[in-house]
This record gives sequence, C-alpha cells and structure tokens, in this order.
Amino acid sequence: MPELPEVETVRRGLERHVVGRRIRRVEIGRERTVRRTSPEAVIHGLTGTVIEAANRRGKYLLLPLDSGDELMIHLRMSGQVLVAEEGAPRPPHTHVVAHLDAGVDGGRHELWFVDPRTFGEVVVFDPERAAEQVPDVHALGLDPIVDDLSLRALRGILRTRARLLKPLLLDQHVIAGIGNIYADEILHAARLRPDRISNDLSLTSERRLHGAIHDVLRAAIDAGGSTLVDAQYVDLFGDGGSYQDEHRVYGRAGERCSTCGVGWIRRMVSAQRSTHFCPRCQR
DNA sequence: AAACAAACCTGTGCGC
DNA sequence: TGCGCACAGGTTTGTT
Repeated sequence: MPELPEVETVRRGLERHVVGRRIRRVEIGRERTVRRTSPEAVIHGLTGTVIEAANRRGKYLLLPLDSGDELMIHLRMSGQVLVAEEGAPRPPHTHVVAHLDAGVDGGRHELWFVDPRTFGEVVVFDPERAAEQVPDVHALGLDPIVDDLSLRALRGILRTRARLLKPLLLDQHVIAGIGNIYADEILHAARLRPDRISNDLSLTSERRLHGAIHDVLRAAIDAGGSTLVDAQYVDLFGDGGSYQDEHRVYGRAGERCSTCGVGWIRRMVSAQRSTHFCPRCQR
C-alpha cells in the first residue's frame, strides 16, 4: 500500500513528534512482525534508547538510535505507524508498542505498529553490518527525492538495458520508492505506455519521464499521499492524504481520460500488477 | 538478464 | 443473508 509519498509523510510525522524521545518499554504482540530477528532482539535493541533521527530510503523507514543501532520499519501492504496517548485503546492487529518518555509538553505517548496483513516488518540492525542484516535495504537503488535523481542518472538507467517501463519503475534495486499507484501516474504524466522499452526512448521522452517522476512524487508528498477507500494508509495521527483525488489513471479503468478528454482508461496486467493507462495520451 | 508465477496474510466487495 | 471468489498500496524466491 504505502509508497514513497506515504512513507515520506509518516517520516515527517516521526521527525516532528518522535525524534528525541526515549523508548521506555516495548511490547511485541506478534512474532511474525519481528521475524527477521526475534522479539527479544527488538525489545533489547529498543528499550532505553533515544530515537535520534527519522530517515527514509525508498519505502523503508530508518531511525538511528543513540545506541548506534538503527530501527528499520517497512509497512509493506497494510502497515501503519501511529502515535497515541499512553493507555489508549489499541486497534486490532497492533503488533508492536513502544512506550515513549514524556515529550516537551509532558504528554506520555505510545508508538504503535499496526498491520492486518502482517507483511510489514520491524527490525533493529547494526548499520555497519547492513549488507548482511538488511540486504534489501543495502541493495536499494536511487531514491528520487533523497538522492535527487538527475536526468543524467535516469538516462543511464533507461539506456543500460532494454526493460519494460512499468517493471523498471517498480524495481526497487534501480529506483527506490515508486510502487503501483505512482508508476501508473508517472507514466501517464510522461505520456508513455507502460509497455514501452526503456532504451528505445527519445531524449524528449526521457526528459518527460524525468520531469514526471519528480512532479508526481512531489505533488503526492505535498498532498500527504494517497488514501484509498479502505483507508489503510493514514499518517501518524490516523489522518488520510488527498492525492487520490489527483489520480488520473490508477483505479480509473473504464473512465474517460481527464487529461485528453477523449481516450478511455484501460486496465492491463504488467509486472503482475494491475496497470492503468490512457491509450490516447500514452504512446 | 529480465519477466513471470507463486508465496507470504487478512479484509473487503461483488456476484449468485 | 450467506458463500465463494477475486483482488488489494510490497517484496522475495524460484522458474522460464
């Protein structure tokens, strides 16, 4: 569910409300959430530490601790990170609870990791051994926002091999953070079909794709991300984003294209994912 | 090397 | 109303 703009929104909330706080106590309600290590490793790794920063790389949240370790959180399909008052009733599927010390306002809070589908993960790792302990994080490609993906870098990526654009945009080893919604929205904004071949684009098309990646992700971050009807994605305080109102193709199969006003949005399957595009705008 | 297929889970919406 | 199926924002692993 959450892609770069949603994870970035959560990151900003953590930066503002959680960084600088000490974790007093940790509860693990479901072992699967901490399966990469163990409940003991996460409890021991977090208890008594201060969260020093809130970083993001692709869809991964990375929170350095004053112990020298780092907390990694991945939301996968249905994970949520929420801040609540101490003792507040917990929603179903609350798998990890971190009790924080009092903030500047003296309020006591809990940090919750909630995740119905249990694909999400919470890990404490040693950043010096990231390659072994979190190989997926270590293998991440360029983050369009954090690394300020340049046109030159993107052209290198596109021309190195012949790849379908949709699977290429979804490949976290190449570009980190774009998921199914934003891949479709980016390709529509770039006026390129999802099944175009990456090393067969004109310079004009490459420029459009570069511009679209930045424009769509920036606008989505500014809107606080996309919250679909099931409201699975919400920010730290349970509020949804509004970028779903700006979607031009995602989830709009059968509707007339709002950009050209002529084409009809089609749905196909690419990279085993539901893929939406306007056959008239996108070529 | 890249694309495909299946797997990991739970919840929801739809057709019958 | 109830049942069964399809489908969902992600990533990994194994197979073509």
